[in-house]
Amino acid sequence: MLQNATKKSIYKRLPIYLDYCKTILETEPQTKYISSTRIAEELFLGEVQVRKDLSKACGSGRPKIGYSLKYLIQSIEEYLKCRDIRKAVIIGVGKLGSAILGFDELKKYGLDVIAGFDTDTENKKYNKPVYTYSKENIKTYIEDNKVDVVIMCVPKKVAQDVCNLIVSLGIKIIWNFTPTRLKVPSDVIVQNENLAYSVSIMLTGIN
Amino acid sequence: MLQNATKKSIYKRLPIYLDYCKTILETEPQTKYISSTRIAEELFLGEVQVRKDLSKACGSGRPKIGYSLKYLIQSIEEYLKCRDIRKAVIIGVGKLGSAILGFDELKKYGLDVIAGFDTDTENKKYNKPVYTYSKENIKTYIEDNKVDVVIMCVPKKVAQDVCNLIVSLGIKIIWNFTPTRLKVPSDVIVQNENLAYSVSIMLTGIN
DNA sequence: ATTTAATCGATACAAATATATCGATATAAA
DNA sequence: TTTATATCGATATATTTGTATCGATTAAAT
Repeated sequence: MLQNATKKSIYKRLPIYLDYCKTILETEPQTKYISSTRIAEELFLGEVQVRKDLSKACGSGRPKIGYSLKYLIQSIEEYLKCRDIRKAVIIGVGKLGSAILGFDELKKYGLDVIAGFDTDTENKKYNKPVYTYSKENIKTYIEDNKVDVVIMCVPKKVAQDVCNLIVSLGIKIIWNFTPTRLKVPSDVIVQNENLAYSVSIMLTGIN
Repeated sequence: MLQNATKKSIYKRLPIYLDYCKTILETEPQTKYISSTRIAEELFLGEVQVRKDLSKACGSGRPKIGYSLKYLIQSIEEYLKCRDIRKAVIIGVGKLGSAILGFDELKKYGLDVIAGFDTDTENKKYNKPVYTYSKENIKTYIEDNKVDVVIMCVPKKVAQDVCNLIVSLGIKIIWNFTPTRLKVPSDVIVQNENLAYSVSIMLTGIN
């Protein structure tokens, strides 16, 4: 009975619906209602699946009419917890880390990346601050700024050590971009990101 | 009967096994064999699941012994097609695009990102070339360099147009970082990357 | 007022994925 | 040689995920 990271796949699709609905709201201001049928068609999904997802996230739609666009957007955002924005810092501001540091889209989905930490802070000019990596610096910063989430973009070798450090500082949510399975206490959430996995899927031709 | 991107989830785990095995090979040169039990324990997975995955990718192991480490690595690499390296270009060299452009890890998994295209090539200094975005430039480049894969990091608004362009040039594999469902002919593979999805999973606390 | 059509939700079914169980096999220990 | 143990593969079961079907509801058309 080992826990396996079986992710509810509804979370894969809700952000897509959300984005789509927002686009409609912008481009067709006259549209008040939208049907699962239409969403399904335009996003190449099954209509039953869309309906099921929406009913979970947002509740009832109206037959012959569909779902209220504005209410739908609001509901999905609440379901995804996009609205209570959490603050995050990145540890390891290399190429990937710096990209994420500048990727403001994340705020739309509830994550505000406010700073980075690295052993090397030279030559790093961003619109967001990058501080020297040290236990004290991180501790002070996350306390002062109420940081919930740490994004790890450090080299594999030091991943577990850095992880231990931030866990000891009370962090409960980790977005892990290192190709490492981190060992954490059971109350800590680790979201593993794995670009290699995507590459594999793609190149083996299975979609 | 709409097609849905049901990804074989074995491809999520094989890159993890691969990375783990390589680490063992480096750090414990004396280890010749490795068991599914051990892999499962260290990666927090079910032992049956690991065994099943390995038997698909690599064939038989030996009872009481496990799998030959070297042969396992080789087999997984072949299964994942890491060995026949494909060339890719990035279209849209913004923050995310430039990060990927510099992320050499991908080559380990069979993807060699060799250049980028953008409307703005100023202020872009990388170890890899960035060319001006134009149909002619792209066409010539992908023909001359036998490029198989296009990585799309353009703004949402132009995503479908850029997609149409590259499809018209014969590209069959697209790694899509835009938050858009692209409409493509059925013989084109689109791998959608969705950081928002990860954020959602994380922030809703479901792992 | 009645009919038609679009959409809904619920239920049933199918497929994919994960887990548990168990006998077989190979090595090491007694 | 015999026994104990770790590991394997195969089969069966459970869970999750996706799809098809159908009657119910609502609005618009007649």
